[in-house]
Amino acid sequence: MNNTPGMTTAPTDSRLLDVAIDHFGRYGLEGASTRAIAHDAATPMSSITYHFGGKAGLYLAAADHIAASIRHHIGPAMAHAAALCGEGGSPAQARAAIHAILGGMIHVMLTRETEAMARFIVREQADPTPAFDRIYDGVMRGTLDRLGALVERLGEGRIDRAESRLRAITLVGQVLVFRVARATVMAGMGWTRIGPDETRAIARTIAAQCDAILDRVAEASPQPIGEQP
Amino acid sequence: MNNTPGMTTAPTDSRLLDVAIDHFGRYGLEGASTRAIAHDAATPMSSITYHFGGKAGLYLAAADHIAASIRHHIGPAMAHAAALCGEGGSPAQARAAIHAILGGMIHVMLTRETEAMARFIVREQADPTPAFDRIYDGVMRGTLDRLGALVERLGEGRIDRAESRLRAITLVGQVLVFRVARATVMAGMGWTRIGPDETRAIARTIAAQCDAILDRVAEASPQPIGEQP
DNA sequence: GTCTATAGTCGGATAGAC
DNA sequence: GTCTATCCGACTATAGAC
Repeated sequence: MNNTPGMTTAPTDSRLLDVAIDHFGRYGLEGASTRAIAHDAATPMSSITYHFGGKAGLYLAAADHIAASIRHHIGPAMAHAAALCGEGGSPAQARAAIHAILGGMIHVMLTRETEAMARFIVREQADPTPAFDRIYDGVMRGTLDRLGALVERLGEGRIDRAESRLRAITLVGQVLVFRVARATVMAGMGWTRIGPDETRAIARTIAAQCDAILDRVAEASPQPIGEQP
Repeated sequence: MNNTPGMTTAPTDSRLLDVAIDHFGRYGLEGASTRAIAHDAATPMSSITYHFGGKAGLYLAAADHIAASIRHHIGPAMAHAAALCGEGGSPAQARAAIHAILGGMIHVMLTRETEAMARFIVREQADPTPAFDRIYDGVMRGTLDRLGALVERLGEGRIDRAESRLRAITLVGQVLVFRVARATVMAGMGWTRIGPDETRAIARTIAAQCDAILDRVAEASPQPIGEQP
């Protein structure tokens, strides 16, 4: 526990977690090798047994670490959204909050820091283990609940809870595609990296589409005006 | 090659490909075991060497098989889209064609038949190998080109090629999320399966959002009417 | 074409020194 | 807490019988 902060010598268990997320993300629980993980973390293999009880324990600990880390990454955006729209906010406030959350997600999905974690999560989505529940309960549930509630608020009773959540999911999908289909995006756009220019282009497009969708939700066809508080 | 169709005894190489896609999708190239693949395909391990030259050859063959299979799955929708909007179609025709393609994608993304292939592709997206190029060149490039061109047509010169493609990607993202974040969708919606009702709800939501987006693209701010053929 | 047998490497877990 | 040594099972590849 007593290490020098800012140095390359993080505590053994912390180094193991970082390397484990990368290896498990690439090769899966069964495919990853504790030998290789220990080697890259510059510690003997038996320290995995000591700190985490074994390979399976390290895997679950990695999932918890990912949940906490993502929560930390979107924390500011969620706080900003909460400040923009509380419990009984207006439709306009709800829309601003949705934009704030999606903006935070764009950042999370595009930054290199979450690349290894994304591999881990995507793998868990395709073939869920108990580790998925930890990540879902740790970050996803709260974010999705919040986003769904904001969309429902914007609908002002015209769309029900289920459809609000479905719409929240597709909104997230527009952002998610840039992380999970990164290789297709790069090839399709002819990009070699996602730098500031590319990030701006993506954010602009998503914001425009999000606005188009939310306008429709807010309008609805025969809008019964004068029903909100 | 001479097998009884409809029986459980498909040719050895065909059985190997099916099992390989499943195993490689779950465990990756390194993580999957040729022993296990051969066992599940009810053939000795050495037949992998005979038919595909080894593990790596089987992996590439699996990628080619996936590309051909997805192309086959989405073929009808692409043909339908082509019938709806040729080279110089009207904006209305382009919109109908986009809906046709996205409808085909919804089917591809929701059916169980593509589940194993999706795992394979998602893994390749997160950590691309030469197999990804085969899949991209085999299906993705053509579909994305077509969708991008249709969006550009709908924009009638108001949005450029790059933004059209970016919009095409986010449109696909709305569909893709139901495949790559399936576990989150199930948990978030409280679903236990995606049956006819759930499929309808998803298709309805995506169609609505797609319309909202495309309306905005077609309108643009100061729409110069009367320019289409 | 299909299968058995075998060679050589690498996997995770663990006991025990320091 | 950290590390070495060791066990045993599973892995890919290949030679060769049928």
